[in-house]
Amino acid sequence: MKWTDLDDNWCPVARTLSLVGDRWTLLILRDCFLGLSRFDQFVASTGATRHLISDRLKRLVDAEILEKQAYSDRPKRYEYVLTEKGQEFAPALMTFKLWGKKHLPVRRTTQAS
Amino acid sequence: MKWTDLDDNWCPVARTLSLVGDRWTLLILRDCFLGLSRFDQFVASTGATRHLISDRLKRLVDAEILEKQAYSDRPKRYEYVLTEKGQEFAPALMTFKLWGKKHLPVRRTTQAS
DNA sequence: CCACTTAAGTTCTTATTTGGAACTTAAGGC
DNA sequence: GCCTTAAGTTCCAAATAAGAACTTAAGTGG
Repeated sequence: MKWTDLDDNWCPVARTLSLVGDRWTLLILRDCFLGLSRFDQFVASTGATRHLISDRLKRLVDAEILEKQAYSDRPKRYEYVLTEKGQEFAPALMTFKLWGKKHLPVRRTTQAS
Repeated sequence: MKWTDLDDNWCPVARTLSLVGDRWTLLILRDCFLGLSRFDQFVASTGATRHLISDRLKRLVDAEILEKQAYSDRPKRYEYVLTEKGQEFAPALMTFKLWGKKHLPVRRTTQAS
């Protein structure tokens, strides 16, 4: 099944997943909420390949969740910022954060026991 | 990057994504909240391949988000039910549902205009 | 008794996606 | 000139997923 096959699914959860149901897409959005906006920042922060970041940013811009804005003209440089539609995705990431904090505590090897 | 590479990430969102950051996993969870519990129901409802469903169910059981329960002894048949930990994922799907209903309305070709 | 059906997977081969590193373009700085 | 930064793109190998058939263990009907 392809990315877009859930586009017109009857279920709003499925339709949402057709856009953001992917670990990298969601990590990029997390980064946006943390204030990151540039290509290389997303690469560094997520650990995904440049190829993946490029692809996911395109999808997010197509979906009008992010907007590509020039922050320099010469050379042309762009950054990615959340649209209103993107901003409204915040509650979803908040639920992920709360669930993760509660159910997936980090186990550090250097942790004091 | 592999599925588990986000396991011990500092960010609780990333750790959560290491378990459920996948369109099929989230669709299976949606189905669980809708009351489905059997292998073939997940296959039919999500449209994913049997292979994928098999794999994702294993991960969800490993993560103790779902529990495998026998509902028939001869032949041995199992169903998958949400654990408490899984139940607590409900708010996340609710935010997806609300966001999808608001921002991704279905465009039916047979829609009256 | 034998073939058909159901449920839950597994296996196989092919196609698609991803990973990783190098390359490109367009400056600016030393 | 040469090095650096930023934002991508390109290439090939490796990992994942798709799709269909097969398996196991009954139960059902003729």
